[in-house]
Amino acid sequence: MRFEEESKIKDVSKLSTKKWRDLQNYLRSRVVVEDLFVSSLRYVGGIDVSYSQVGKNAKAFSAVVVLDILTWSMVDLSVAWMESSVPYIPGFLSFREVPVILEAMDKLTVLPDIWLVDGAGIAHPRRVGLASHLGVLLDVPTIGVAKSRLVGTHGELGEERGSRVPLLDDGTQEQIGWVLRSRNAVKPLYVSPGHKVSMESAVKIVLACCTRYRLPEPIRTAHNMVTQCKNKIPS
DNA sequence: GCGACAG
DNA sequence: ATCTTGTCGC
Repeated sequence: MRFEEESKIKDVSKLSTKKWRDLQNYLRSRVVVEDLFVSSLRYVGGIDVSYSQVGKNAKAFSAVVVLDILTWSMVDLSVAWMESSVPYIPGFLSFREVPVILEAMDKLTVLPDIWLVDGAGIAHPRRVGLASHLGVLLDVPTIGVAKSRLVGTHGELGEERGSRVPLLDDGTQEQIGWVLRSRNAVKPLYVSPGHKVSMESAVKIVLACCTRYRLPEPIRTAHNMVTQCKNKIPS
């Protein structure tokens, strides 16, 4: 039964936004915001997607990497690419990016203890951003790390690295994530639990992965790899 | 109707 | 995300 649900969810690129919304509401009920990843955290994954052109029939590229948190060395890497005609619609990004991400993940040999995903976790209109969608689909711990805000409001944020303020639901005022200053005087990151991680752990893990740059190392590495792949493959 | 809007 | 040059600031 669960296999049927998954196979249904993995091939939804041509459905209507109405169906997409239904699937998100189903996925939403399965998201867990609790620490269910290994306490001896050591391998952190990074995921990023890039496109060869704007508009319809573009080619989508993805890179998934696994880094050793002790040295930040890359212990595994996998890339994938495919034609994609799924447009970007705010609130439905996962239906555009999940297919090519899954293809790359299939070829990975070392699985990380937790994944950092370029996009939102539960800081989403229906609490299922790309990170949460992937987490539930694969039943793995994930954290959403967005470079800009999708939803939510927040107070003023300090300028120093490590400063953070809660990101609140526009209506209910429930906390749906954090606005985090990952480096001094840089634009903040919008961090939110994806799946199987708590609000507190999510922000601590992301900050721990932000060493020299604004973006956490696993996502930077994934971004570098997907760019390299894209420039190497004919499009 | 108007504005907002991850990547 | 992508299209693009130089330029301001820590």
